[in-house]
Amino acid sequence: MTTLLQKADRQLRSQGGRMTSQRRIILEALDCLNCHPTAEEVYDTVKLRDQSINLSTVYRTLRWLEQEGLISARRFAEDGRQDRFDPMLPSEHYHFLCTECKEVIEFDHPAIESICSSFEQNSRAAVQSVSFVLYGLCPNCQSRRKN
Amino acid sequence: MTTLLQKADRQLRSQGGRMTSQRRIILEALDCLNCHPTAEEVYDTVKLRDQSINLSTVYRTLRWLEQEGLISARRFAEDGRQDRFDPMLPSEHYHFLCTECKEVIEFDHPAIESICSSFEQNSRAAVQSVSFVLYGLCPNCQSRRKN
DNA sequence: TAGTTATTGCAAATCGTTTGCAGTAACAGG
DNA sequence: CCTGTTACTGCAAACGATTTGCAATAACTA
Repeated sequence: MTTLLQKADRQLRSQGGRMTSQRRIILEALDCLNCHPTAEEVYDTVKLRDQSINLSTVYRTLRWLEQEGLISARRFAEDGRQDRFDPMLPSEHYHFLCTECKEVIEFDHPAIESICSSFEQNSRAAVQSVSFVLYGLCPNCQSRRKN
Repeated sequence: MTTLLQKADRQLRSQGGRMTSQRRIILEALDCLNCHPTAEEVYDTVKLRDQSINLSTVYRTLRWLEQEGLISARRFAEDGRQDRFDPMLPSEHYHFLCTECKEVIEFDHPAIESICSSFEQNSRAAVQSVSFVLYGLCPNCQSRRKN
């Protein structure tokens, strides 16, 4: 499996970009943070390795990765105003967000496709992308609540 | 069919609130703006009737209506960072947003329910709410593009 | 009609994110 | 290796939507 670091490196090479120490640290952080971190969370992780790294560098790197199609940014309604960054998986997937601990669970379901096409037929609109997000309590937070 | 103005009035009466001229204007605006306006759009409409009304009053009224469960606020990913306000319909519904003209089309589909319950069973998470948003081009913008 | 207090307008604060700029450091070519 | 070009950085200030504190105002109640 190719890491983000590797993909980004390839991308940079092909367009005269530079692999800086900051970018490397950020990419490595993204590769091991296998969840859906906010920019702030990436920043905190990255700072453990390089105190002097700046939040705006984190943002610039994340936005660059987004433009290159290597990650995607999404904002979950029940999660304040911040974006979360999601490594672009090869296959379409949807999200569940735990409203308590903010854990994200990914899932897929064959019916989603067909809902889109039936909507297209009824409305004559052309669907370009889909956001399907479930909110609720993850198993952990459920049992934590029962106590 | 009960208007927002009527519902809000009832709500106010039952909790010692006051029906101010500003609130009346805002509520009437919401009742005839039958789309999914942003706060700014409500503000612009409202200003035609009362120059001196303030944006923060619009926000306060919208948030109050939201708390009372009379409207709901949602933020669509492909529509910047602003909220859109949606009169609470009696039945669950989902949204299509035209990425060009920002028109919102509402729809429903029986399969959505069952996707949720099948996710609940597989993950053991408890789903509390669902956001299903399609993005694309509405029929109008499609034909406009073809020219 | 007057008193109380919920609500307003205003201006300033907030929060996540973006941007301008001058300095720094990758990398290509010698 | 060394050096020049310029992509990238850190910083601080700007941003845009939304929220807030506060003193003034105006609904409603008695």
